[in-house]
Amino acid sequence: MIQEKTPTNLEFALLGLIHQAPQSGYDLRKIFEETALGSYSSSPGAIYPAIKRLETKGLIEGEIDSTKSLRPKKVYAPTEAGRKLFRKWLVQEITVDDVKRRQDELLLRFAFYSILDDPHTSLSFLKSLSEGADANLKDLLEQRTIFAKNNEIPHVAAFYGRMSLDFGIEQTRALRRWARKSMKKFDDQIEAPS
Amino acid sequence: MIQEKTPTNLEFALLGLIHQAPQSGYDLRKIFEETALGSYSSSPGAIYPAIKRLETKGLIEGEIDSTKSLRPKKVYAPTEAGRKLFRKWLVQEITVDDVKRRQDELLLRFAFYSILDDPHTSLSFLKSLSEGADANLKDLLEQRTIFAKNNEIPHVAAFYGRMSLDFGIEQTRALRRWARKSMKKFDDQIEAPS
DNA sequence: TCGCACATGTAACGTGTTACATGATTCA
DNA sequence: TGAATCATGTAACACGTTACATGTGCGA
Repeated sequence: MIQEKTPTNLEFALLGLIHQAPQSGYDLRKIFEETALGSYSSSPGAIYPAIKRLETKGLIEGEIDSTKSLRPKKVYAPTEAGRKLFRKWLVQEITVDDVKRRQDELLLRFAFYSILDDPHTSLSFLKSLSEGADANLKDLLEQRTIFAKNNEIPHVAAFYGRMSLDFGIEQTRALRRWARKSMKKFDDQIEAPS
Repeated sequence: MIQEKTPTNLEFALLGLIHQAPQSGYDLRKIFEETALGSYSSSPGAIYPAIKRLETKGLIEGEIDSTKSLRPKKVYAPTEAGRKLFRKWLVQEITVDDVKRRQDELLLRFAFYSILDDPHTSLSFLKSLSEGADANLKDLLEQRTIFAKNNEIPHVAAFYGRMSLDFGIEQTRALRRWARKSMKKFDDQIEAPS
């Protein structure tokens, strides 16, 4: 079995949207333009080639829809392989490094957890996230004290350097706070299922 | 006068480090490996070409240093043009869009504000940042209510979508909080100068 | 003398960005 | 009938990633 390169974030975002509901390239572009997903690029120059790649890899299939009007448009739906890969991506384990360097990917994943629709899986995802945040926080705080002790750095530079680190610390705290708050929502859901 | 393409974040990061103190390519790589700057890539494959680009653009100059040992190494220092461009980049105005989409660049800039070493400039930078954060926060909260009212979205998807938005909201709040907290440090400094 | 850290790169590759191209349909 | 929007792209280009290449000096 040939191990294909894992798709990019943009490709996964597209695959996820198509997984939620079959869409045309134009529909997808619209979503990227109008919503927060736009952070994963936009512009046809990125999206159309990405769609084509997904099709070439056999993860999605396009079908001409001519029911609505005279102008046909190509509507994409995930293949079985596409669904499988996407779910695998969703539930794949979270490393501390993911939390440090690939937060955007993690959040993208979580945004599609509606597909799994399982509070337990969501909970364990959030738990890993908050643990990862903890680890990074510890690391950042350590770096901060090292910074404070390092006499090689001119004190002005150290002053600004510390402040920049503080930003990272605030961001990480925000991540942890969000994860914990979200966990509570699922706790409630599990205790009192609909 | 030919308008050159503005350097990338990586190039500015390198230029800034060289501005703080002349360094060799290897020294720079080390810094990227060991510190939080690593988020702007690392790997020689990115750094060495970027250094070369800066040199070609006339922003830095390399000089062979053979004083220390038999093995010579090339130490880079900024040219006058390089210093000028870097300072211009530092103090350039902040748009709301910068705060939304280019936070990393803004933070990179701020990390080098030690070069300016002027509390007033730092203060106005932070003020713009916190105002930008305010604007984005307003936008995000609006999106959240739209999300809540939109009946086209299945309620499970809406549930997760809202949570993802909440993360953005938390991050933006963290940014604002950090900016305000930092502003106070400069206020103190201005009131009681060293 | 073996291996590691120092020191500086290059080559292939993929992907995103910017900008342009094209034609159909709808609405004023 | 002209403009805007629907709808789908392509081409050139720059940049970063991964992986490889090459040689020196130093300590065990």
